[in-house]
Amino acid sequence: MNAPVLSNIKCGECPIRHRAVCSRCEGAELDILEKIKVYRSFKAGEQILWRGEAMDFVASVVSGVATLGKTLEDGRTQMVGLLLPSDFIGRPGRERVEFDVIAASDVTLCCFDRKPFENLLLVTPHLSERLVEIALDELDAARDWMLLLGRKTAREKIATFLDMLIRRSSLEEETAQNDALTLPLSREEIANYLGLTLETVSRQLSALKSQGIIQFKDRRNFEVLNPQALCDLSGDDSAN
Amino acid sequence: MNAPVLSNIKCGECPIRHRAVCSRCEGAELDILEKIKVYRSFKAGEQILWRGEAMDFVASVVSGVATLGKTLEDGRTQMVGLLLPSDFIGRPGRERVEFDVIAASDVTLCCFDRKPFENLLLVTPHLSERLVEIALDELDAARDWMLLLGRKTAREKIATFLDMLIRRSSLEEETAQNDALTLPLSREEIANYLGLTLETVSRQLSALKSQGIIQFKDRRNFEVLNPQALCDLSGDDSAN
DNA sequence: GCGTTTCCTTGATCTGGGTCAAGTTTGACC
DNA sequence: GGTCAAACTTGACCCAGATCAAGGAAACGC
Repeated sequence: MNAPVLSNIKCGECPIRHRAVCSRCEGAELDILEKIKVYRSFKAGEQILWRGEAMDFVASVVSGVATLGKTLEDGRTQMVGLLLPSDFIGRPGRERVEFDVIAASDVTLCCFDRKPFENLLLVTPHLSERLVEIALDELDAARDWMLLLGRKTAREKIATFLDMLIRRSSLEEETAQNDALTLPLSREEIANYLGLTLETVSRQLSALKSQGIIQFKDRRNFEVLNPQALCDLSGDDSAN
Repeated sequence: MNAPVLSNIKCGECPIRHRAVCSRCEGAELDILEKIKVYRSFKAGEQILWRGEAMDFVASVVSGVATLGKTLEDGRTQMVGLLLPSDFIGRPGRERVEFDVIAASDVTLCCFDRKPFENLLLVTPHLSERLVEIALDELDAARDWMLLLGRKTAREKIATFLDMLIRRSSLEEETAQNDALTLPLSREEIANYLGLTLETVSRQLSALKSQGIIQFKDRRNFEVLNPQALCDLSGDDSAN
């Protein structure tokens, strides 16, 4: 896995500073991270990590989207996570990755060699605190996804997915945009994320379109005309 | 199963000492835990925690089986975790539980009030280290379960579940028993765990029975005649 | 521009597992 | 023991979503 090395941005100016694993670090702690970090970029479709492979680095996603996937012996695959900017790849104390990590779009990672990072964790409570938070958030997200995969209908799955995109985007950008969004994944990738086939994904999106709930600008870009309807269709408890 | 009404056992003699959150603690650390712990018992079917409820304690499962469940607004439920002896309930820094916790059998918990436990975590690396490990193990388990829920057939789900019971039991008991096992859950609970209906669970178990792979002693107790076949049917990569 | 490929849509058909509906077994309580 | 309810099994039928199949539209290289 040899990826071109981007020129590093100063941590102080990093777009993901407020949410990434380093968000609690300041001053001297940040200086150390600054010194050991290396940016790496991957082209869309490139595999970042192979399941079972030794993991020599950990990283934060700076830009782009990557997927975590698992595969059965006959080739059926299920995505078990989606990595968006500020999300973290890798686990202290874990030698190997348990899934494939693939760049869904062009991706830039802020990488730390695993060993130095683990040593730093031991003496930097601000770092380990945040990492525990991130792990627990992922666990909560994984459990919500289990409910989706085990019990939701195709319609509810798609609605939940779109609703997630809305929430995530309103978190990221302060700019109150008019609910114009981009699908970060192809139809097939969405299917693998939701436990569906790509045909069903396509049909459900078409159905939402013809119901006037969403409107496509092109294949990837769309607008949500009725966010409330999406939320209602998601099947989740109204209490958020 | 026998429902032990336990008064506090000395930590040194606790059956889950080697795997629970306290497993790395010795001497003075253990003395402190010993002082703040309280055993609580729950009858089979009793609800231990309600989703959204404030969580005033954290706990290790000493004996019995509890389930973590989520429910959609129309009542469909999905189990998102199974708590067996030595498993941990609760999260530092989390005020509320995100799911219902229900005793599937009579359950005994080793409880710690949340606040004192959180304070202890900050000054006891042995405790927080182990807790991070436990959280990451749960995350891995959740992701394996996502693959099961999203992509496996009913047959594969049941085979995976039984295979898991075999592995877990061979971990727990050194006693090389003849693959005699107990289902820790009712048919309906298994269905909620696997994202199936109770009828499908029953049919699949009957099918495995008539194929001579398993044999029932009564509703809950059975013997695995062909563990290899179960493993093959699970759909997972042969590489464990 | 024009072929080629990749991605997506839409239709027709099939099927695994859900739903509905009886029965049967078990076990708890009087 | 007898009664009753809960838990489980089995059968008949149905449907959401998978599978198979045929185009269409955007992107890419030449």
